[in-house]
Amino acid sequence: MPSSTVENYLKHILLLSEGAQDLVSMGDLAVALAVVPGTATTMIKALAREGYVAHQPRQGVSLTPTGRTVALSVLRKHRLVETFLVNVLKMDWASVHAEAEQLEHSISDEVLDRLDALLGYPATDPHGDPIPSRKGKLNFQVYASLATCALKQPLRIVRITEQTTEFLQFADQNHLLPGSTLIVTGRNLPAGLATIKTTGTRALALSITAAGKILVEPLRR
Amino acid sequence: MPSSTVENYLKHILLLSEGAQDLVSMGDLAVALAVVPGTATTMIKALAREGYVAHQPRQGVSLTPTGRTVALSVLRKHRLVETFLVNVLKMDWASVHAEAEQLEHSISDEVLDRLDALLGYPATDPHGDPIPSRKGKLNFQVYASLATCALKQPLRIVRITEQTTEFLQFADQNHLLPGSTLIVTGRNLPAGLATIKTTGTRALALSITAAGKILVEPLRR
DNA sequence: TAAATTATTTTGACTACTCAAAATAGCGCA
DNA sequence: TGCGCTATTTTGAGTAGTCAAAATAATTTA
Ligand SMILES: [Mn+2]
Ligand SMILES: [Mn+2]
Ligand SMILES: [Mn+2]
Ligand SMILES: [Mn+2]
Repeated sequence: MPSSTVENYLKHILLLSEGAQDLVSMGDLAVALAVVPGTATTMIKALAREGYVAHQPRQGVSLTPTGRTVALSVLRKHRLVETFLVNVLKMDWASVHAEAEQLEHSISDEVLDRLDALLGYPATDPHGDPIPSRKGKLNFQVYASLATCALKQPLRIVRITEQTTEFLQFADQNHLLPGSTLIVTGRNLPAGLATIKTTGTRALALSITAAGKILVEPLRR
Repeated sequence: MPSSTVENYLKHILLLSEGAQDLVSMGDLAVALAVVPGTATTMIKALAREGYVAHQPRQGVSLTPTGRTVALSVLRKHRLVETFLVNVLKMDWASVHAEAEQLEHSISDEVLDRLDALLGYPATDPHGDPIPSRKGKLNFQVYASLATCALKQPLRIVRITEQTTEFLQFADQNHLLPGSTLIVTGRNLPAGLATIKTTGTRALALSITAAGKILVEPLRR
């Protein structure tokens, strides 16, 4: 069985390669795991020897099928646990990430299946992040963000791609939750600002960077 | 924060000193933790240096107030988690011990409080083991067992003091659960046997050793 | 094309935990 | 009083994971 350290390495390689290039740099990985770069290099060489990753020296690292399976299982646990904490225990959605970061390593598949059933087999966690299926299928969908979508169009928030407590609290306070509807009233690229309006007639300014973390889909019908 | 290894050492010292002498031997501790005796000695010396235990060389080890606080908190997590797994997730009571053994180290106090509320602040876990209070009070009660109680008296099972899957499955199959009522019809000490009868008119023979693991109280009124 | 900057890897060292096997202490018993 | 058994402790060694700092490779800049 992989240790929780190994599980964290594999999960973060998966997250960092999501959507982007499939070679993850040692630098990015080290930042994500809060270790120095030399530690990441050493660890990746060990993981390569054990068959979890492929290492292109000086280029980056990618998951093998085995490593990907482990990573998806950990991610599934993480997101189902977050959903449980919010939906059943009514915890603050901004604080559940840290809890899940621990619990993802000590929950058995048996417990996870029962949790899944209790929650009604959810497709996404409270932040809109897709939950990998038991078979390891990750429903990766490309959405526009508030930084890239069309202006003056009714939108629905589908996902917040940032786990920090501060950002999630900010989003919560301004009713920027998955399911909320809004329009982007304008953008000022030189100033790096986007202005939006939630259905409750609230106007709000956001940096383009922050806007890029809020994913939306056009509101049909 | 103590590591999960440290938490396990402290918890097992608490369990081994329950009721019995307050000096736990290295041998007993090593068996409980599945390590060789030398490892236990080394570890205990480290725990003593950190103020969790008092070590009387060649005599045994006992918890300091600090160590006891940690141990009680871990035990509380263990037993509340077991209760959650059985009462909410409907898991088999014989298999939850192993799960709780892991989860007890990764559940935060915040989550635990909410679990406690969800469960209705239970006083005991599914095996009848008392759950330490949040303040760290462990309701230790001395009960008779099927090996020591009076014969031909109506009894109620209050606790099963053994965590192995096999024993718990056996108890389950024979309706020997906390809350069940029965009488001890006889004992044959030389043969090492006790015979009992459950209210469903079931007769059953048990070794005295096994009988000693089932704690009972006289059925009042 | 050479120098400078940046990212990665290597080296040496440290902590936490563990085991195997040898040394020692504390008995009970003759 | 001394012998032998048993439990405990010590010693030496190994694994997993980490950091600081030096070495190296790759890329950018001049
Ligand atoms: Mn984690
Ligand atoms: Mn999430
Ligand atoms: Mn444990
Ligand atoms: Mn129990």
